[in-house]
Amino acid sequence: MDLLNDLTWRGLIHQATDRKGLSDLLASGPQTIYIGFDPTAESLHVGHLMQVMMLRRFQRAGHRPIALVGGATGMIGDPSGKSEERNLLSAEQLEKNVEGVATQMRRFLDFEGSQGALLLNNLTWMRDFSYLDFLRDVGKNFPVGVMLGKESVRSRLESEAGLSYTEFSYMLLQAYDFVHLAREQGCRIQAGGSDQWGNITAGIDLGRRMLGAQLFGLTAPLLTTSDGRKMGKTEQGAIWLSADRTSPYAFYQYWINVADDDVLRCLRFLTEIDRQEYDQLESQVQENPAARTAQQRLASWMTQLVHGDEGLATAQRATEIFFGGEIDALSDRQLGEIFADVPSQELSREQLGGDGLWVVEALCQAGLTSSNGEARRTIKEGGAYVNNRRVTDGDQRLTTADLASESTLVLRRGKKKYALLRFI
RNA sequence: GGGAGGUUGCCCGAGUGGUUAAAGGGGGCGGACUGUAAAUCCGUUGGCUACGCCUACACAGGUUCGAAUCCUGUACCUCCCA
Repeated sequence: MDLLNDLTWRGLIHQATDRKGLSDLLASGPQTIYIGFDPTAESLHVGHLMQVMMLRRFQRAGHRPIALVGGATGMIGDPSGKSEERNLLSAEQLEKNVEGVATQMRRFLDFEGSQGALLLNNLTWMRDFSYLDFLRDVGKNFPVGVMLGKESVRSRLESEAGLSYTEFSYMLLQAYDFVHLAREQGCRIQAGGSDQWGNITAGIDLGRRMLGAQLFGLTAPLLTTSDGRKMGKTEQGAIWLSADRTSPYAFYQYWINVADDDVLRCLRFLTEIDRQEYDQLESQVQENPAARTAQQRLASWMTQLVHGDEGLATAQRATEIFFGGEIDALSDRQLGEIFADVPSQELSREQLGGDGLWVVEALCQAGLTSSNGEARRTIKEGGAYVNNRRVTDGDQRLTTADLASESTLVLRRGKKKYALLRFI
């Protein structure tokens, strides 16, 4: 299936300028496409995945992707889709973030060969662009009336938050990026999330004025849940792609828990699963939602992409244990891997000697309960577990015989809340 | 500046001298059910190695055998008059 048809089938084209022209351009030979990324943190998160995958899809179709990290634009802050003025990041933080993002990109794009992806930082060409030159060369081409008409500006002007001149100028920078890439890299296509439409079209206009070139833009829909919220976030915060921030297990679990109403869209938007397999999964969701075949496929596809075979294996093993039976005869290493996200406390090994450690106290030490009373109550309610075995006796003492591995005790409250106690 | 009313546990909200650690609801936490879902149902919801003890109804004092409940002062809030 040709690229545009595939994107269309997946529902990934929200808006596009001159669809026919774009189709002809893509058919005429390998093209270069760019998407910008805001370096707001050291790691990318699930919210970025749509764009990363978009670049990847283009690359797999034989085109050359450019991931543009906004070292310069990140210093200004894009007002699109934001209700308030953003805090500016420090230059040092920005630099670290650019580096972190760059490292992660290598996982998704192929940087080798003639069609190898490019990772650029717009700071390299913006840094030495003087304000006066910029106003003369770029600013001159922007009618303020047009700028005021952009959704991102208008909505902020109508709101109480207003927007600063700095943010107002943002679109000029992004527009110039496109022109710069068109000139230097022959890049004629810019993609992005639907909130980027205004910035992208600004770049196309500028390209026509400055270069007399015909540039193209397309936007993807935002990845939202069926009730309209952004995906990739939990109460605990964003789902990151970095294993240090979100463990492979937590990442895997996030996708396993995607609602039935959202799972098909996720499969189309985020994976490269082909039409045939997708159709099978779709009918599975309808016929037997309880089996959650689609969620499992989504979770393993995503986890494998982001964390590799090993990460996927760890996540699946952890899942088995988390929802499985008793924990016994494991090694510290295995436990540490499986319970990577779980908070742990270190205690002196002596506590297990003599009469042993009182369960009630163990629960408190592990941070699962905040008082002895709460711990007793939890036990009475049948919600306390040691190594996944329910505690029935509130006076129970724990000794070395209760250790799940050489030094570790696995405590649990309720269905999923775990904590480790390590005795050293 | 004068007058009236209010302040209860995580939140809302009953309670106006005697089992009141405080009704009821929400939320939280457990459990059952289930698909690691939603809905539903049940239990639980100050602390303490605990058939007992301690601390709690804005804060500080007082009356009383006994107070969240009565009195005095302080703080904050609401309304009315100027």
